[in-house]
Amino acid sequence: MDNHITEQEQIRRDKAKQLREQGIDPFGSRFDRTHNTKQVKEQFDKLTKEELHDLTDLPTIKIAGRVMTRRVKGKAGFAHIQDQWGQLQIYVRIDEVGEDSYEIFKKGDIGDIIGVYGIPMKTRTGELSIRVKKFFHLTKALKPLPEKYHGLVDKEEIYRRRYVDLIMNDESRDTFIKRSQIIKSMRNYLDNLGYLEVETPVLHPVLGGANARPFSTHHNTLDMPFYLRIATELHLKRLIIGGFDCVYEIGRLFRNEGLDRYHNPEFTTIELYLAYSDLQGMMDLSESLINHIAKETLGTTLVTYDDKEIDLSKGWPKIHMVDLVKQKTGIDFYKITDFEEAKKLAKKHNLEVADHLYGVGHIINLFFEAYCEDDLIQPTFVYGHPIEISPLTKKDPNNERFTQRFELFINGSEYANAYTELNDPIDQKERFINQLKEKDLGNEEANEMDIDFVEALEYGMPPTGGIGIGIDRLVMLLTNSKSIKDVLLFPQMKIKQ
RNA sequence: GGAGGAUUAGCUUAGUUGGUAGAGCACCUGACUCUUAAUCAGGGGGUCAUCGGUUCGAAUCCGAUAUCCUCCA
Repeated sequence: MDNHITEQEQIRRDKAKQLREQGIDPFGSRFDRTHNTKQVKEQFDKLTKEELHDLTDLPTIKIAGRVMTRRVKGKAGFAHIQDQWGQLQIYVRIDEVGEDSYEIFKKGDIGDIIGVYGIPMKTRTGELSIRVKKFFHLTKALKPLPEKYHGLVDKEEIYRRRYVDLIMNDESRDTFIKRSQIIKSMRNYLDNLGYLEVETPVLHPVLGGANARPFSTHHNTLDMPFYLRIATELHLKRLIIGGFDCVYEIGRLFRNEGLDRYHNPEFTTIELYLAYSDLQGMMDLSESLINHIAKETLGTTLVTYDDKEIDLSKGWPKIHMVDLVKQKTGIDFYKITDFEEAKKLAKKHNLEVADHLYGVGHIINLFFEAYCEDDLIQPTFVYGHPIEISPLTKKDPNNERFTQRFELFINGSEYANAYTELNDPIDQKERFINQLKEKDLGNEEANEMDIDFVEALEYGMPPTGGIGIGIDRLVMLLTNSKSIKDVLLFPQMKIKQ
């Protein structure tokens, strides 16, 4: 950032200096509040102007906040101060606060942080206000805030200076409050079911649990490389083996991929594992969980996203991936078992087949992504993923080309991914070996061999259902946010020189 | 990675065919003791993202770069 000081900034610095000369710290200290803006409204907004005027035992309100508007007239003035809960008007009169304090109020700027002692009143127009008896300057703002009417509009500034966005834009503040409520609601729901919340390492010596390119780092004392985790899966399953029958972790994952409106290099998921459950159990759970969160945070299971009405109420349809591909393209992959034949079909449909794809299942997935995903607007469980793309999932006992896996799709994108967990260590080892083959063929997203995890499975993992849910996307859906950046307080931005 | 769009005062923005930058908020000075996008009078503030080119002359046309946005892979 450049060091250029604008005229306005210089004036504010001069004002800060003047305050100091008057014995007032422009960056002051503790101020004990009796109320916040919401509490004042809850307590006094129900009273009329006259009732407030006639009450003789009104308490002294001590309240503080950032000055957002100012209408200073000759010997009296109004301002709105803002705290976490909203805004409240204050009414400052020279005959009540004294000449010195009034001068400080008058010299104040929008953006300054002040505290007042006063009593509640209502103005002629009925607005609840604080009639100020004592005025305290608390913090000088050296930079001016954006314009009061339009707020901060510039997307780049909103993301880079989130603090300014939070000061200026109610919708933005509401989104992040809602985000907090959504996560709290999720946590409460699971805690009430007896789940144990755990934390597992972010630094992983072995890449696994998902297909993604990692961030790499290095530990100095151990002198060894680490990846930032791309999933929490393999540690959480170790905990199932360890006897924690129902666990979840809400946490940050890191994937070294491109950025767009659905992807940030670090993002938040919940992964959850339930011993003795399975795919069906995870369907029931995810449906109930998301319903609960929507009802608790929005009061409804009908949401509008991208101008589309999305109905989250229970009874989400379930469809096998192969059936869906057949519906959309007419191709029946139950009947196609020859890779070369599948590859020809892909080429015919303009699908590029990368070198590391070796199975019919890979081709099925290409067809699914190209022809099916976008049309899945209402919540839909797509199940029966090919084994080639599901290295941690138990096979379908009726057809070993497929696995007991589903993904939840809403509005054309993936919201959850769940399995009946693979608990056969010998099978698991083979799957890792196949992943290594893919890695050799150039798939940078393939899992590495996690021999420690295979060993853990050898001690016996109960039959288990597991699911991962993308929390950022869920927040986007429930807050009608168009970009993941709108639900991340500090989205990743390229550094500006 | 590719295509398109954006970038003008602290913020929100106007800017015609290329003729030398205008407004509102904010800020400064003055008036004003129930205002609320307060009002009234006056004033200051611009390397038009950056670099280069075309031109007598560029915010405007051309090229590159930077950042952001959208779409595609």
